[in-house]
Amino acid sequence: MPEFGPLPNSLRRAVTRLSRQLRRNNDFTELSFPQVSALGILLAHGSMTLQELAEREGITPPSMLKSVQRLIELEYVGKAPHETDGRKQLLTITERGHEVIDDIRERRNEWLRARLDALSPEEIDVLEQALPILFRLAERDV
Amino acid sequence: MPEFGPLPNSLRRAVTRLSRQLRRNNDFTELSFPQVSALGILLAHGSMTLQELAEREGITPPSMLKSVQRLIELEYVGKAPHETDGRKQLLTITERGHEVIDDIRERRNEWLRARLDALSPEEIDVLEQALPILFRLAERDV
DNA sequence: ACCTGATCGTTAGTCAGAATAATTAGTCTG
DNA sequence: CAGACTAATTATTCTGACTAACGATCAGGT
Repeated sequence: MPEFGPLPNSLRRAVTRLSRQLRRNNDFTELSFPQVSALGILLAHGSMTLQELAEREGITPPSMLKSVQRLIELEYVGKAPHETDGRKQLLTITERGHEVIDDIRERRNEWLRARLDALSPEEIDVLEQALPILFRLAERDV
Repeated sequence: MPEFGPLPNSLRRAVTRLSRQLRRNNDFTELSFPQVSALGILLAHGSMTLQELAEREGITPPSMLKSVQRLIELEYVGKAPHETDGRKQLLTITERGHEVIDDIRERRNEWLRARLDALSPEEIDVLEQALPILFRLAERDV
């Protein structure tokens, strides 16, 4: 059994703080943090139900619903009944949503990108290596 | 100017999700997430004012105050007037606070540690290299 | 010696983003 | 075809952050 010393605590603190900072610097867009995230998933992975979307983001369906409702209101996302299963609603990113997401992401990332610019290529490399590990740590269940 | 491609978005998503997971798995203690964090800072860095404590955690004084008030109520932290500056109050971790924090951290980290155990030594190494970078990204101002 | 402006802790009020529990509607199975 | 299950939704709550404002204290300049 490996000996991690302070790694769990350090990792926890680093992630907590960075997450706070990212949320704080989210002022550049009309869409909230989780809304952009939801839209991005629909863009990347195509149409899906609310359940699937919530699962991918690692939150509960009611939590996801709030974001989705706003996105539908703005007509960035369309909702249509599932062809064969009347309980399901298929969520699809609209043309308009497609148009705005890149721009929104661009502006939202200004703060983070500025900070990344201050890093050395080696540090960027370390971050890129760390990313898949962080995603694995963040998986639900397992 | 380096070309980061999807790094900002990926980093944002990884950090956001892991942070959510960490908060979710906080059921093992009577203290909330930020309360343990504040106590840990007082343990690691000694007595300080509310201002300093808030600054170290990267949040505003009113936000920090809530945690501190609870910690004082539980007698895990003591408050005493500053010797020369009547406006300031020095916060100090008590014997009792000292006693409980390690145990709390131990239990709270169970979930995270189990996941870290599943990583290879190389992956642990990458994480350890990434930590200081994440902390730097999380700094305020700059 | 005394204003003036800054700082510290604090209170009040607000907001976002998550959760749980319960409701409604549709589907499937035995 | 009745009961169990599943999907979306609603209602409610909680946590953790924020800003604004206030009283007390301090420090510096005239």
